[in-house]
Amino acid sequence: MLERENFVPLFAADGKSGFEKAVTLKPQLLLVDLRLPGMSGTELCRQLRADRVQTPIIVLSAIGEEVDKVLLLEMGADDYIVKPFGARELLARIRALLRRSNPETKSIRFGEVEVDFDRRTTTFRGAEVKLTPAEYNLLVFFLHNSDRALSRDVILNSVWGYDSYPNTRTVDAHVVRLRQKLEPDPSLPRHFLTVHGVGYRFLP
Amino acid sequence: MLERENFVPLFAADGKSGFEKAVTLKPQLLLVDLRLPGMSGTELCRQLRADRVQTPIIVLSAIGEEVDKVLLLEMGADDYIVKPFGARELLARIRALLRRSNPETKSIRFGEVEVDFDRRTTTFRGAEVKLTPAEYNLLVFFLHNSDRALSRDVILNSVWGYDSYPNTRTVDAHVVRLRQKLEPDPSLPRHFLTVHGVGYRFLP
DNA sequence: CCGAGCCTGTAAAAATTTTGTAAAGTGTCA
DNA sequence: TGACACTTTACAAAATTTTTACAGGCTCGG
Repeated sequence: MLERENFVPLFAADGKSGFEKAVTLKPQLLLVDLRLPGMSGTELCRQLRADRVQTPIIVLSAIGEEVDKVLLLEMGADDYIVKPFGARELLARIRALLRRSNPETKSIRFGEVEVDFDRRTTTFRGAEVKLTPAEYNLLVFFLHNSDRALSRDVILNSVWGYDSYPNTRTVDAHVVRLRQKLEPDPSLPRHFLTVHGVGYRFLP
Repeated sequence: MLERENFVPLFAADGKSGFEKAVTLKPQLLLVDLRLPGMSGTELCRQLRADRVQTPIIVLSAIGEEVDKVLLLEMGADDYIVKPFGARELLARIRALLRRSNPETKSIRFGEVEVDFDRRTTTFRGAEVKLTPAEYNLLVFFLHNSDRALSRDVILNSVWGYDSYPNTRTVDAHVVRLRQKLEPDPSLPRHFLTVHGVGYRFLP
């Protein structure tokens, strides 16, 4: 279910391996069952926080389990949800917590461009530029992956997803349009750089 | 498909021979079908881990098969993917897992050179040097095989791959260019050394 | 120490690959 | 059906790779 929503879930079967994965793989958010083999969920939270792991945590508890909410939050959990719960509710809480803990920038600017995530608009030299959905998604992906060489395949997988199979030149076509719309001089790109033989690199 | 992407796939027809190949040939990564003749995929994972084989494992399961993800991961799998899946998705997961399990250094320096793998850039005396894909690949190969005499054939096979057949002088041409771009004095190489009658040796 | 014969350095030409980009083709939605 | 977005195609331009050619260098037997 999480995968369908474009999260990348990782699993751990017990508290100990959960602790290790949380530390080494640095996920954006943890879902912790209260009743775990080996180590209780509260104990896991406590140890993570003692280890300066700031990752937001949602605790899952079964109905009937005696839950001391105050203790839970004291131990470092950020939210909790009681089983059985629906997918929609879990998703909503995950999104809410991610939003709370990554106070997303409302907007980003680079060069003469300003991108407003809330309004989903883009301006260049003060004037609004109309971006199509694909162009906007690509731009957002670049913004989140600045200054890294990104292969066309990686871009396709991240922006288009696995269930669409455009050829890699599609990426080029969209980059061209981003350049035409957002570069001071599209023939001399300063932000959307090509990495010959690989793909592109975005420089804010 | 994997060959096209420059992997070197090996096959095993059942769990037993898979186990043996995993142990003796030490591949970088295993793709294990859940339903195998003779031994289930979970059992194979478990035995490998019990044998201290650390190789990362991706489990392939058919849709509809009852898959206990937690059990799977407990048995030692690192990721799983449900059939049918696309080539791109499998590749992405393979690459992600390889990346996770070989935590690559972000950058390396030697002499007055710094190579940034993330940005895929190279600087010499602080200034960015433009390397072509072949030059960059060759440099990376040298970095991973420092201080060893490397024959032109070995270099060709490793950097160019088996499906391209340039003559061995091609290597020389590229070494010349690396020297011109990255040596303090290209006519007196301190890093890209010639091993007469054999090939080259890279000294950081 | 000499020189033949093979090896390497290197610039430049030739061949090939990759990219930029407009335009044509395809699909979608109201 | 029309408008719009997305994808593919095609081809010129740019960039890179490979080959070539020749000048030196290295090695080793005499």
